Amino acid sequence: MSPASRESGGRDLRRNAPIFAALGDATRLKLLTKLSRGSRVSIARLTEGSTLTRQAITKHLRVLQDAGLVRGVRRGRENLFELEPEPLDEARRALDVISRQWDQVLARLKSFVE
Amino acid sequence: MSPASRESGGRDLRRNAPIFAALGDATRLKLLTKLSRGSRVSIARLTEGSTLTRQAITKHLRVLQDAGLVRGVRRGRENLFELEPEPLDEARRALDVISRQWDQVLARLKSFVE
DNA sequence: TTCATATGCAACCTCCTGGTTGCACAATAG
DNA sequence: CTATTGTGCAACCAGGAGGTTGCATATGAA
Repeated sequence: MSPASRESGGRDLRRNAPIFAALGDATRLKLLTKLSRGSRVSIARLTEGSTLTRQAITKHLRVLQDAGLVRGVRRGRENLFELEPEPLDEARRALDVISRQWDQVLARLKSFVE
Repeated sequence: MSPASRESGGRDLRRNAPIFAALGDATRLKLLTKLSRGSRVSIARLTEGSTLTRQAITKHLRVLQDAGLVRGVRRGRENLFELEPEPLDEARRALDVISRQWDQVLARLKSFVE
């Protein structure tokens, strides 16, 4: 068994806190869905249609980037952002860890009741 | 198709922001793993072994409860907390939505390169 | 060159979050 | 009854998050 999963199972889950925190904002989720269409999008275009300032959007993108969910590549005068697949998969796996234990608990409970 | 999934796919994702926000804290993730063992645990016992105050733990539990991830039931003088399975599953499904689109994008990209 | 576009940086503001302390109160234990 | 245990509530505090504005700068277009 790997060291991470041996130690009470909580450590590798706790590692994902920054990712979840980055996901815990409606504006940022909106940005992610815009980016999930696949093309690289500039900050200006990501700001279009939002009530927020370009600077606000920039800050949100920074948060997403620090969490590793997104990456910005420079092209000419614009900064194009694209999704970064791996961390999200990891977060999903982390949720799997809890809900799997959860399921076991429920199954145990159910068999106890029946 | 449901109304939620029809509207640009982003709305039902954005609904999960509070859940992700609740998950975005190391202390709360630790609490969740403690609770994922299945038994109902009192605030006092959840506080044991932590460097934080009971009040701090209480506040975190409140956040988890407001996000619907946890539920407190009163027994005598103590407040026992237990997990609430459904919202977490929903959050996981929400992540699935992004990463599935993501995968499609990557697949498209790959087939384009090859 | 000259103008417009896309961004970056920094200062500033307000409000929420995470944490503490102190006190009051209900429920058990002896 | 009295002491102890488990909570709840409120006030308070420091720091960070989200947002704005103003200005500087690089690139592209004409």
